[in-house]
Amino acid sequence: MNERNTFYITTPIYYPSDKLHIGHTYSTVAADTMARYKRLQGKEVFFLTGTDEHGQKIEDKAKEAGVTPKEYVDNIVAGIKELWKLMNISNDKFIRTTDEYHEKAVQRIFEKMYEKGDIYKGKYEGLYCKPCESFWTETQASDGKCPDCGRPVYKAEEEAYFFKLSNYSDRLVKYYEEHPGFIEPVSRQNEMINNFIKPGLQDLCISRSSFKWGIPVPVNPDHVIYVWLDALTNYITALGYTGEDDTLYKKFWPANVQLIGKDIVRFHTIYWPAFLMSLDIPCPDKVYAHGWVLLEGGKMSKSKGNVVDPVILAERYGVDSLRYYLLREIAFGSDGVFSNENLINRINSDLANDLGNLLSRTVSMVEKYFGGTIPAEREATDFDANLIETAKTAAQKAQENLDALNFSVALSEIWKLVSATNKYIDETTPWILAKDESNSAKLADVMYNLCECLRITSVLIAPFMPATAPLIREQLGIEKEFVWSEAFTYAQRESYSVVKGAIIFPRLDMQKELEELSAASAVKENPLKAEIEGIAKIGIDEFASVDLRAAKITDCFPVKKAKKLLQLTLDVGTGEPRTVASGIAKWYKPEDLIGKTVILVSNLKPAVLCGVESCGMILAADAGEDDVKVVFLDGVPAGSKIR
RNA sequence: CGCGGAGUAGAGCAGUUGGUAGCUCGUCGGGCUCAUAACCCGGAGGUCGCAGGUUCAAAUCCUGCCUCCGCAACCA
Repeated sequence: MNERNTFYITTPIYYPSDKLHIGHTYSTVAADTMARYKRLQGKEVFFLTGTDEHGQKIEDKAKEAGVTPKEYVDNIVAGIKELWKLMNISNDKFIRTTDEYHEKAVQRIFEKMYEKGDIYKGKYEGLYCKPCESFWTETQASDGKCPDCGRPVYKAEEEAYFFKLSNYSDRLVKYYEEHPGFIEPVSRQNEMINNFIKPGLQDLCISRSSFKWGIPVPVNPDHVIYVWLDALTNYITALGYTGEDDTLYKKFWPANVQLIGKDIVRFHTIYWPAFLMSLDIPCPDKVYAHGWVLLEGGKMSKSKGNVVDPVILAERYGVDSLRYYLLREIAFGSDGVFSNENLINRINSDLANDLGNLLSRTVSMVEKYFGGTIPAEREATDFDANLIETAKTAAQKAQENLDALNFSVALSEIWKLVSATNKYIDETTPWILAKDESNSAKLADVMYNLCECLRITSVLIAPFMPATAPLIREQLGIEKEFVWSEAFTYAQRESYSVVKGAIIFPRLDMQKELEELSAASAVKENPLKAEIEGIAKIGIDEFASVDLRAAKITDCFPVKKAKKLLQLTLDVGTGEPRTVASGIAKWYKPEDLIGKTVILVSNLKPAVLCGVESCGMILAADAGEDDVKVVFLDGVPAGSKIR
């Protein structure tokens, strides 16, 4: 696509409302690996990451914390920068959307679009809930009630600026067709066309006047620019687009690869190219949507104790182990499951047993048999050709797969070389050669090939494991600087003088690690669980404010369009039937429930669930990993107070 | 008929121009001793979710169905 000698890669800019987790780490590590790979190839690389810092959520969080929004984000951003430092991320720039140059550039971009006629002032129509001061769309409040508080909403409108996204439908489709590979994986492209473009694109609301924490609209300071126009344009403002010095922009735009998570595909493949078209500047070569890092047992949840903190893992096992694991275990583009057990397994088998042990046994043998330096006189063995061929193939395949962003495949190709090298030792049995002086030349050849393969491996893994590669080279006694093409040259070095060093990947005790990890995460991430024994004490009057009543189920049926909800009609002794929705459809059939008596929290504020107004809640126990048991009361008259 | 993804060996996954079903881990047996109780070899283990269809030939293409998982303001 582009034959330039430059390479521009971006990660999403992260929203600093909370600490980052393993998923963010995954995106950034992938981008970093790519950036390092291209640098090794001699490209001039610009690697950008950053934070998206405006919006109502930040404004609210800051208010809660009693600080200004800027103070709030400054604090979190400092933590993010530390995390990237820990993870050995080699970004060339870190953009914050609160940076002054970005804010000014966004205003100039707004003006350009405005002058061009792509932005107009319109009415933002929605359903408004006055107490909550929130707008909702028709679908959000389809029952005419506020999803937050359940009170009625009414039609209201607010002045706002819109981007004429609808003008770009045809151009977008045409662009996709003419640029295969723009959206990857391709399934995402079909998704976008079918779900969003075909039904017709709505103009995009790009301003708000309901909060202040944002970049002011230049033609109307009562408004701030809303989300996507602010956030997406970071990829060009970071390069100085519309700024005083735009040499970086001229040099690096359009981006070669923009990595994103699958949740923001729509914004990066529809809004973003449309914005760029409006500005008459080129679109990126590729937007690549990777999958999500899912956690064992489903979603990340504090009460499950499965929150994954990259800092704990990196500090405990080393950054390179974690980087390796993330990129090896999960096929890029698909979702993958993270588990501590898999992580430790990978570290033990791939890193400690295969690679680490290979280095260790090789260096030991060279020292033992030759005092550390391999003699120049060498005689080939029957097994050499095969090994050398494997080394060449590994380099070739690693390169192809890195170019295609298939990180896990690239690594497995590299590991074929590691395995073949281990096998080569068994085939050539150096310990037998060492017994006979006359085999010295053969033994030297074997040692030399082992070192060569380790040297090549060090080059191939360098983008993934930037700290480990130099450690390997140190023990091989060779220079730590190198370029990618050296993975393709074999036997150009006179000899090796090895230097034994520390074990690069110590083996881990699975049982012990799992225990200590769960303890660490319980303390650090899961105060809830730690508290459970002495859960916050309440007074009797606080308990008295909960009104529990016996209630007889007189009718029960599934809620339409809901998978988990049953709608219950209850007799609470007042003569007035009570409706309650309960998320127990998975465990109970309506006929199991009708006629039973249950405990109702009768004074719970009503809420609307899937279109049903639920007035109260029935008590049920979490009876295991995935089991719920409703608490039944038999022989208690409906309406009885429970205390 | 909401949208999307997935169902292949005990676990996790590869596997589309259709052509004898593969990898990693685990397991069982053997080998080796240079090495981090590591390494190498071999075995066992799958009717490729189900049912039809197309074809000389289907994990792969078509139709229908089942199940699971995300998301969609559904655990009150």
